[in-house]
Amino acid sequence: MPHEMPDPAPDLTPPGATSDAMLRLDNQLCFALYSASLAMTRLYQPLLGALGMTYPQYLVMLVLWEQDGLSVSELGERLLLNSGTLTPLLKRMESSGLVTRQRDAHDERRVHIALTAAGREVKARAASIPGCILNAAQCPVSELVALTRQVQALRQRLVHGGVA
Amino acid sequence: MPHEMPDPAPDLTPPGATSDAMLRLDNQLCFALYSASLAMTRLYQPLLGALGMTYPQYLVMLVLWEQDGLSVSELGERLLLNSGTLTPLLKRMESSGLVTRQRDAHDERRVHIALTAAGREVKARAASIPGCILNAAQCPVSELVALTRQVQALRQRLVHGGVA
DNA sequence: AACAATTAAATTGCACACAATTTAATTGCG
DNA sequence: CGCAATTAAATTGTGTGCAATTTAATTGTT
Repeated sequence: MPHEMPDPAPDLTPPGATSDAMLRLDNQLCFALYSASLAMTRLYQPLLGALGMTYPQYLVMLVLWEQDGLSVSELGERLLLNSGTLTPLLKRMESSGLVTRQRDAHDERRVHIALTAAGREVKARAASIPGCILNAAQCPVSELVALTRQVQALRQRLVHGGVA
Repeated sequence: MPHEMPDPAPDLTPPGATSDAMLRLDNQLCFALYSASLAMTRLYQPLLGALGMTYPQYLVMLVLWEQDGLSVSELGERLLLNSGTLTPLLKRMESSGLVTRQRDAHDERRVHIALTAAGREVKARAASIPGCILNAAQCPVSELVALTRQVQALRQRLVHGGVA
């Protein structure tokens, strides 16, 4: 067995890094994203609960508030979620009165999702949420903007590319 | 209705930003994290499936490979997951032969999770995974290191702080 | 027109996440 | 010692995520 360096720095492993260092939890970008995303969801939960929606439902609302009347697959493209996730989620949103689901008259395969009056009205009540989250993040907005762009760019490379 | 600016720049909304701009999906750090984390999970899935584990199970293994023999709550502290998530997950890992679950002799409330021989041996086969992911991310390692640290710092602020 | 190929949702089955509650064990305090 | 308070897991119930399959509608080709 070769004489290895004692894993000096706690970082994400340069080219010649040991396998041990690469498997360290603190060095894993994947875990940072995973745990930060869950922490973010937990932060939203009480705010969204007061508006009668869950966090993934809120993401659907963000899309519809920008552009109302999309099909399930169009929503899926924007949110990167498939029908197995969206179909039951949208049915719950229909039950709770946020959206309507209507078959397309010209293409019966498609289902149009549209905001109800209640769904449109919730937007005003949700307007304060981004500020709450911004406040909880407790750091300069410019940093959050930069971080958002970096994470978006990473996602872009992960979604395409693949494991090759 | 006031005469609003037409949302000039697609960014994360400076102090005086419109509520509309703040609710735009592309401006939401939360969605960037959420979708990037899911994309990451999808990338790991085929690699981990070949080793007989899921992505959250892999995170448990990362912890145990560093330090074997932790209680459920200690695992929960490292992974930021609660017993409602971990208990069934660990039972599945026990069924598939990766770990053992043993009540603590001195404190019967505690359950010790330890790697099986098979669980320890999988580490060698998992050694190639970080490289695959690194490859899929297709960007300089130094950037990934920096991004990891930033996301970790954000998570830290989110976990504490709260919505206040 | 007929029919294979394609497309869009829905369904199925499995595995997370987590709030809230429950059960059981331990600790602390008078 | 005795018992309330605390702690650790497990359980319950709801809501995602997603691969794989199914169902139904549409398109393309002959």
